[in-house]
Amino acid sequence: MTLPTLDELNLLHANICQALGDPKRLQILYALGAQPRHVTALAEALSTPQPTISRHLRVLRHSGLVGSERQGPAVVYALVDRNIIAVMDTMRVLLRKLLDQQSDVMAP
Amino acid sequence: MTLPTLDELNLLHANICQALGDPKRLQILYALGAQPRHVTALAEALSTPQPTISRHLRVLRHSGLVGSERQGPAVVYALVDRNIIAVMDTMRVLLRKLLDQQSDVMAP
DNA sequence: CTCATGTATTCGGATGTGCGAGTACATACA
DNA sequence: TGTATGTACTCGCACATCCGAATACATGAG
Repeated sequence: MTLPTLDELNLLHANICQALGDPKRLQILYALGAQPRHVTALAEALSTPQPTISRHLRVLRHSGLVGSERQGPAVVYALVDRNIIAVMDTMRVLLRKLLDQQSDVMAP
Repeated sequence: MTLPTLDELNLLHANICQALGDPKRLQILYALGAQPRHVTALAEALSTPQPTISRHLRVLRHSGLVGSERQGPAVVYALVDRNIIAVMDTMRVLLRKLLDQQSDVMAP
């Protein structure tokens, strides 16, 4: 495997961002950040049909953000690197600032 | 303007991530991080048609990541909050780690 | 083998996104 | 006002994504 070019890195970077670009997937990541879970547990926790969760997990798996391990009949998913939670939290802080700035403009 | 609910915050968060989820928009953000530019300058710097740049800028504007200011006949775009670059850099570091882990699995 | 549980996939339809080409709109200046 | 420059939009098409519903596949227990 050769080193990725800058363009390839850019593409991979965009893929990860795209994987983060869905509210349900953000919820899934935060849920997995709290503790690894199997698919049905996630489906119940997020009140979402199991096939939907499964599809979102596939996206997250392909982006490399989560990994899976079979435990008996169940498949347990977990974050590959917990730092993704820190990144997401940082974005949320930034988001709050952006919202504040926008309402400042609105306010007077 | 009322405070956003958790779901709304999640949605806004996902919108920002989605705005980041395109290679060309990442390039634009990095370019604007280096220095504010007007549309045509961006189009030339990224070797991309001007309408394409304009459309991507609209996405970034709606997500609140960039702002625009008219300067004579040109419209200069700039990052609203430079911290977005730090977030992107952090994600790139994380991406490198993920790639390393994957090649570890590949290499015997 | 058979059944129950858990997970992944397929199907169909609605929606969204990206691009090139062309064009309309806006500003500055003569 | 007319022209040049710079920006944003529309149209048409290809492609991706999302979902619910139904279904196929995999594993473990009896």
